[in-house]
Amino acid sequence: MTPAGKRAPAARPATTGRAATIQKVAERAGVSIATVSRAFADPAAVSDDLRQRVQEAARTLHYRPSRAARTLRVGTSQAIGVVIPDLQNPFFTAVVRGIDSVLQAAGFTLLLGNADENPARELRTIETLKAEGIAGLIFVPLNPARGTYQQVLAPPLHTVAVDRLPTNHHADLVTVDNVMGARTGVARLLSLGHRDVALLGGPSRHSTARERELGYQQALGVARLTPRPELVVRGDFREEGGYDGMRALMALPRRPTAVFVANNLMTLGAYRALHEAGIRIPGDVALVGFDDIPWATSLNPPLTAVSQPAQEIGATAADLLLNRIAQPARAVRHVILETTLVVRASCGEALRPAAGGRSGDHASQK
Amino acid sequence: MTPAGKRAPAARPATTGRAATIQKVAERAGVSIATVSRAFADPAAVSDDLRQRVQEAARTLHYRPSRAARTLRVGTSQAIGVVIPDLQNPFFTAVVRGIDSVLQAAGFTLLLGNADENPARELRTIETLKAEGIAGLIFVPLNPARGTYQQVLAPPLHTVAVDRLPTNHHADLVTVDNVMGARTGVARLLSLGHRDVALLGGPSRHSTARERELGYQQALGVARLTPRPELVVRGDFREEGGYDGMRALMALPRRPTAVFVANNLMTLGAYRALHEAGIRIPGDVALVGFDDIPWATSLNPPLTAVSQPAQEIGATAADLLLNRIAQPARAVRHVILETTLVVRASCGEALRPAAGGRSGDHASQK
DNA sequence: GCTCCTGCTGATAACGTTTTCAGCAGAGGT
DNA sequence: ACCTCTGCTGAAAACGTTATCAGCAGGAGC
Repeated sequence: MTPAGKRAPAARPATTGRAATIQKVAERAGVSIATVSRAFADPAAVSDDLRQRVQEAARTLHYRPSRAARTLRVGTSQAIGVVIPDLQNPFFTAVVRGIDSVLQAAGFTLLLGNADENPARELRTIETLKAEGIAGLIFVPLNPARGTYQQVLAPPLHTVAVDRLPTNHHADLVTVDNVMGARTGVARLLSLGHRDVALLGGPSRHSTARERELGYQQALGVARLTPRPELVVRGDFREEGGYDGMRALMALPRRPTAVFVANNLMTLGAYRALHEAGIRIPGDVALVGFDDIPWATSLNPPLTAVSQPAQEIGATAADLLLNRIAQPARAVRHVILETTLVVRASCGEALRPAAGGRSGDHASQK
Repeated sequence: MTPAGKRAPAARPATTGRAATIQKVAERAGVSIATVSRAFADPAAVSDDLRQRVQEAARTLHYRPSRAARTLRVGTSQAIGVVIPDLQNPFFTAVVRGIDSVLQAAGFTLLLGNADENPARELRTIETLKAEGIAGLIFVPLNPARGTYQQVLAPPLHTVAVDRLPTNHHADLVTVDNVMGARTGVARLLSLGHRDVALLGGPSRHSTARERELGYQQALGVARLTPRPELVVRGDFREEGGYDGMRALMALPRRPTAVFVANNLMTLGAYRALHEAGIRIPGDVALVGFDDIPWATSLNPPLTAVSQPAQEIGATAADLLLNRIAQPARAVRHVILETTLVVRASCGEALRPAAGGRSGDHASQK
């Protein structure tokens, strides 16, 4: 009944040893705990003899150093926080997978936070991760209206932004060349003979949306085409936005013959809108999307897409972060990766055989 | 140059205060640290006056208790480990999202591990999470050939399995009624008049694959149909498996007129195979899949699917785990959720108007 | 008026690491 | 023979919590 009486040794299942501590390992190896610690952290600092005894003892006891104790002592954990806007967007999960692969190799743990497209939740999540003592943060910024990351991402915390430029926050950054990516995608449609090419763009608070729109304009410019403003529709980068946007475009008196869609979810919405309306791809409307989709080949027709190296983006971000943790003072870096145009059926063939013959050099035409 | 000489107070940016400790809060509030701790852990145990002073001090100092210190002292952290086989499978990410939502509400953190369909990596990941001091583990078991979860999931750790029955491990479990789900899916095809219904099944080491196959057989049995063994093809639950399996089925001398596909990724592969071969859905082959897909409506035609409440599955698993952490001794539970048949175009209409008229009661026919 | 509770409070010992510091042995130089 | 230096080692102090224990005031009961 006394509160101290709970220590009955027999009550504990014998097979399930309590997690071994450094103390026990030290006893078994006949050394001090300092030596055990050193044997793990800096093997060269301890003599061969003792190191082997320690390793042996650690192995038989199934010793794993307590992360919590280490974190408390050192002040920073071996965990990296990752916050993304949408756990169900295949692009972001591919990025996370890339991050995970390098973190796992480096012995780090991944703490995942899902902002769920909600700015308040994004901040709260980051706060929680900070309390967990993360060694650094990788995040895809949500960039809310009054986007002030100043306080929550203050200097002692190392951060790497991914995909988008965070507003009011200067840090390492990994993106792709969105301008060039969009430009090649649109150029492809133009080279096939299309002249009325529409853009299904994204919200301008995201650098990706702005840059892809710029790429679209540039491609038109190179082809000496004057942009028709009504052919630019901006959605929210979500499936519904793509659906609505495509319907708006199809309702136009003078319909575009091709559409460039600025992100993956919107592309899916665009497909849905076209299928519902019975509009044939690419027969009636040719389609190119930004962001490849894992099952793009299961769509009908398979999607022609500007593909981002999503996993590599994640891996690069993780490398960048680990690198900065190692040397906090190094200059801020912005790594820009290249996109690839993956040509499948949705962009169609050249419109007219005649036009197709000189499609390669349309840009030089007056 | 001396190693101890690095403590220059001026070098630290003044605006960015070091994370406030319980000590500082205690000083500012003029109380002991014990009182501060109590004010947070058990507000009723401290007088109104002091509690307010503590809260005020904590607020102005932006105090957040150190998770690491708490973990070390208490022995278990406020983090839950989650290990899934494939970070890019939308079903699993939906589950994780459900988990995340209840964990976040309960003040827990989510440590994510990606097993990447690799059993060795699954075990390693779990070990890492354990070292992190997780309060519990939610996982979708990979069930390797010699599936011995015995050691790594030993009793002091609370575990909840999701989606599949883990081999050689008894723990709380959340699944759907796979038998009934598959049965209704197949019954739908039968009710439309199909008689040669094939199954694109999964690897039998997974309970889901076995149960869905059983549901398929039951549906045939109810309809008084004798199964044709060559109409059952088993894949690996991945896209490629669905593609290969569907090609094999289509190469059959007597082709099935309908196919039930046992998981989401295989369904996508099946679509690809059919599109490539120019086989019309549902004109030539009607399709029903297990697992809805977020963009099922963007497929052509939209997919008829046995939908699992993925987010709810995750949320239930998290509830179960938190509940067990609160009372470790309670009996093991197996929660079975229901599936819903979401009818879209891929299963087609009734084959012949005549047969369609009595489609509802085919099960009662002799 | 004494004792016995009851309600709050503070001092303090853990928790399991890492890191500093000092010590000690042996090698090498004078 | 003495000092110095170098390479390993152990003792011990932190890190920021939580939980135990004792103390102290004030009210109730005799």
